[in-house]
Amino acid sequence: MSDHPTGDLLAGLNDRQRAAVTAGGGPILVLAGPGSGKTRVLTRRIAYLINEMNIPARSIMAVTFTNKAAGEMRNRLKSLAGDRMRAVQIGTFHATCARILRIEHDSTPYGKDFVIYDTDDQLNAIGQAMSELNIDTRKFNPRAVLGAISSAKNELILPSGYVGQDYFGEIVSRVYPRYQAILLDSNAMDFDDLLVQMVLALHHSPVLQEKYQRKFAWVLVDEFQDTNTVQYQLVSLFGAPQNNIFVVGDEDQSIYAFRGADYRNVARFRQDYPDASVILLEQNYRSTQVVLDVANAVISRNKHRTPKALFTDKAGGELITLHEAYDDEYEARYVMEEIDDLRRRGYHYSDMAVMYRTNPQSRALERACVDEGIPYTLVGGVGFYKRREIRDMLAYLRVVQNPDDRVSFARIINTPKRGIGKKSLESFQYWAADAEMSYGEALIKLLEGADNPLGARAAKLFRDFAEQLFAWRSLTEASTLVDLFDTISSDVGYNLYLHEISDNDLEAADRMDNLSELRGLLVQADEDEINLPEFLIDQALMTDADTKLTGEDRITLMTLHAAKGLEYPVVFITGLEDGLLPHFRSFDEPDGVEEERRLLYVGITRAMERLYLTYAFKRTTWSGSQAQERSSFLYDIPEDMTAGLPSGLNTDRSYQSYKQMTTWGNTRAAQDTERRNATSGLDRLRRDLQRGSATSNSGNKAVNSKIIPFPGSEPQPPAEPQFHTGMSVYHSVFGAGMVVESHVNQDDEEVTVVFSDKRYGVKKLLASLANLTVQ
DNA sequence: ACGCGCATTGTTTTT
DNA sequence: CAATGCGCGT
Repeated sequence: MSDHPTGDLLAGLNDRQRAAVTAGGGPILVLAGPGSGKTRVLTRRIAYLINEMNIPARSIMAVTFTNKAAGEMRNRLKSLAGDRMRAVQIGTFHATCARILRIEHDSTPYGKDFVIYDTDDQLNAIGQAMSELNIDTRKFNPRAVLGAISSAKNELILPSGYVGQDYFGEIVSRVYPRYQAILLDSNAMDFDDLLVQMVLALHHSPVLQEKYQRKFAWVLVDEFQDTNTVQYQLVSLFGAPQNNIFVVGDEDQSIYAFRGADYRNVARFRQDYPDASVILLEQNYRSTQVVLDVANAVISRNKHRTPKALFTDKAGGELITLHEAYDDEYEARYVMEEIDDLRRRGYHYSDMAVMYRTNPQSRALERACVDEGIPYTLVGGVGFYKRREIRDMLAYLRVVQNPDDRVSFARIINTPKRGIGKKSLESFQYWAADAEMSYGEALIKLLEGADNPLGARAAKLFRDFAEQLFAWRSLTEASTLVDLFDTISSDVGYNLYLHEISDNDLEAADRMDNLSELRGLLVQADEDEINLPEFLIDQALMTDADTKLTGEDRITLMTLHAAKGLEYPVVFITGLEDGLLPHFRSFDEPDGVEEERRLLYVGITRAMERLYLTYAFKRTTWSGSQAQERSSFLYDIPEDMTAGLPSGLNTDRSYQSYKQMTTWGNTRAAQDTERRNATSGLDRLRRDLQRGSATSNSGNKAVNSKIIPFPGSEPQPPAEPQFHTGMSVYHSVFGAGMVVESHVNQDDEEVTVVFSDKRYGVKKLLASLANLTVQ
């Protein structure tokens, strides 16, 4: 092998990375810590296979975790290997399987133009199944039932093989087959089916299996720690018999257990492929030593893990900043102010990202961005594809492609109103079921004038609809997608309908905007010569989390999950509160909190230079606003890694004292109240903070049993403050204000003042420097 | 069949 | 505090 042309591909790689890139065939496991260049290794290896080992690009299958990651890999590959890489199959497991299944549908029970059901569609189908079985959906939550079915599928348990362990399981075992039958009747697969059907097809057809094993002689998998049983099975199946399987992962970054991912698949791989080479990538090229230390301090508390020795050249670094805010609004404001400040100091907006555990947390952040005039991109969230108008029009397109799609059919049969109500749809459904016809077949029978149980009026309405539908279908042959879209929209009077269902013009305009955005996607598809089935598959698999990050100078808001694989010079992780991160839903899951800790670890390790961890004293949730406990994870962070405000005390929290004071009229009353309410969570927290130790707990035994001083705060010596809560003071710059809190800190006095001038708000000042005068 | 209004009820994370 | 969902009245 001449090393001359390989120079480029191997340039800048360390020994281990190079070993991974240039390794020959056979199973290879790359254990790659965060920032160790695993994506780089993966792409370079693919380029190396093509350029140096003369592997045909079409023989390579690369599996990424998101569509976005696939897109990025494709781009990077293009610059490394040029057009030769086009034939590489790059995509998520789901996208890859969808693509193959469409070609090979003969090896499945499904037709060529199957549609893909997303979670909402699934719930609808579950609802249909449960109502057919007379199971009360109030007694048994369809979501829970769906969850159980999905887990079963991820474990490759088929409807026939499902055994309910308890009463609920018994219910599931009845719904599962019915649900699956509805999907089959609808010629629809859910996300899980894409994987399960692929495995089944490969199992059932040796010919197919051999074909694809030969075709994809080289299999590469990113984020291997997040594979589930079906996916592991797929990797094995596609990889056999040569087992040129190259998997990259990091057990510490496994954050998808909720969808069946099992980091133990990494260990399993070593067992199943005992001859596998194992390559460790431990040098981190991303973060400063401080960030790595913090990350390591957090993750090392997990019991089930193999310790790793990550190291970086970037010694030292900025200490991380902890910040306690009064509530979510102040937290957001603090973040934005800090972002503004950093920007003035030379960072770009696009260097900074704000992360959080749950999607609704983005609201306050978005508001703050708008208020502060900070441009932002929101990744994921309650997005585009959930909008009613989008789902409606997509449902039309889906029914055009596949009239058997019962979920979409039910959605649009009376949207906009065409006089076909619940009753009529029901008898249509029973008729079709009795005669063992799919919906599409039933419509044809209706047009042919077959006997039916529908009333004369309803029958006519259905026939009218059928005629329209088949007219649209004939359009798909000759015309563009946009034409089809426009025709449907005008035939059914959708724009008019949109105005009817909108409360006001603004909402209507918003919905129209969404529709034109969808229309834009169709225009694009026409340009790219993508046909309807391809378009619909792309739509189904493209999620809101795949929001493309434009080159614009904006900050990014996203969940910790969405942040996986990304990096930013500055990272804010917000909402470090007990119950939020770790999320309370994880408390009763086995190893749930460990996964939450991994999630925080993923977040921390996104940071290159600066890291902020924030939490709020009080947070608004759906049932009003609630006092929060600090995240137990914060106690894992070594004191000497943190800087910024001494975290025992700061401005925003003092605002609370101020609020309480104003509520109760005067200081004395407030203090009395405080004493009376001394057991409330709020005051307990405040007391803890003042004492500088965390004696309150959240029921988290680990923390409770070992009381660790809160980072950065020392027990305060008794002191004689010069300023007292309630005093009116004057500052030469900030003007008049009121002291809300004061205490002696080492050898100076820290005074917290609420200034009347809103521009200054709450500030913490050092008495010796601030030149405050008592009024 | 449809529209309105009240009640309920649920929110982790994503392909 | 949504958003959905149901029941009632028309």
